[in-house]
Amino acid sequence: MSTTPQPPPSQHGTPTRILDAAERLVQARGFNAFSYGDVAGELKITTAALHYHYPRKAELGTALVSRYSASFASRLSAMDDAGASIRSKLDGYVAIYAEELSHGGMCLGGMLAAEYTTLSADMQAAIRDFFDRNEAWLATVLEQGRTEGCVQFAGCGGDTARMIISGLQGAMLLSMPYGDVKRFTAVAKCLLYGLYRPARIS
Amino acid sequence: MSTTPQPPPSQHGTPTRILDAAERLVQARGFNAFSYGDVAGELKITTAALHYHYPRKAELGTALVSRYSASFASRLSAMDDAGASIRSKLDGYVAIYAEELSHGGMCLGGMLAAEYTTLSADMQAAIRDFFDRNEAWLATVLEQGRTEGCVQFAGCGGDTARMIISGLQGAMLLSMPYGDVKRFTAVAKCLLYGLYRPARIS
DNA sequence: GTCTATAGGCAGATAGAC
DNA sequence: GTCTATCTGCCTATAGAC
Repeated sequence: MSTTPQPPPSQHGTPTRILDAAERLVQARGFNAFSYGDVAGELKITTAALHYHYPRKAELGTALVSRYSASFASRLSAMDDAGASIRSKLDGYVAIYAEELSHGGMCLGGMLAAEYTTLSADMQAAIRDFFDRNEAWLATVLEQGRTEGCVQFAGCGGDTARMIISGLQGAMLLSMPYGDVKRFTAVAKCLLYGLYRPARIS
Repeated sequence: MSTTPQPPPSQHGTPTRILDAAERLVQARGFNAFSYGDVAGELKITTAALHYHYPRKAELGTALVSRYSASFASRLSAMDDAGASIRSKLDGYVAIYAEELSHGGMCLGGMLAAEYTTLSADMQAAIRDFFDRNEAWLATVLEQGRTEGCVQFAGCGGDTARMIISGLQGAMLLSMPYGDVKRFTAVAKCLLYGLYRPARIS
């Protein structure tokens, strides 16, 4: 809403700064390999202050996934609202992930998916919700693209959406050992190429 | 070699039992979410006994990846030696991963790729080696298949191999939150379908 | 090879002063 | 809201008896 006050651009509250630091740490190391001490050290506050804002680590984790999921969804909605073409939506979807990689970590959802069995029920539910939303958005885009004739694929849009998401998540996963964003972009291009055949690639 | 004594089928030494338990735990939870205590508890021995065989956790981890990588390579070599067809090799490659999933975890290499930045240099090197070998084998199979005319793809075999491996690793990753092997097999079929077009799917 | 016992550290978390 | 201080527990790892 236009009446919602925006946070000052050059300053954020402590909860936001906590989530920012924790998000980076989790995307780079995983939820089980970061501690309140790590975040507190970065923010130059004590762990006791952290517990004031997020009493339990699982609550911090749930807030982390919720914010990430909402941010992701808003970027997808923005493409819809802007009336972007099918192909630019697909490119934009890939670009969101590429941006995460360039920040030194993989997708928060993918990282937490690996650690899924060790997480709280609330975090698990939030992670599934994240992927469900992604899949639904991408499936709709693919189905629209097929109707328009600009993309082709076999089966339903949902199956192809899962394949694309799997491929992108796996490409981010494999980028970690090699520290190379090009590995990701090459795989992404290869995945989308299959949708565009036999049309010419831009 | 035929002169190498095989381990008794119904009994294994302690080091093997340790690796078996640790492997399952890591594939299900991740390296940073399992402890010597977990393994010791399963094997009904003490953590001190564990340290006798693997003094440091990083050494256990390196042994884990080395054994897994060798086992994986031998399964790939077996398909080569058996003179399997290109398509049965591809199906066999997918089947190896599907078997891991049915045991309740994802690929050890994929799990450790997510935790890569937190692991020892030895483990990191072993993980890269695992993926390098996988990629090389799959690239060769794909190139042979294209020469034979039974598969088609754009670019070099290495790029397509990376896409296939990324897709399969990502599909295993996403199977964790949903506990559903079918999600994996559906994505695998979708990935291979792209190679087989426009030929008929079996 | 496996045990008991224990060291030393770090984790998540809480109480209470300011 | 943030601090100091502290609790409790688990972790990796080691020493030494058997």
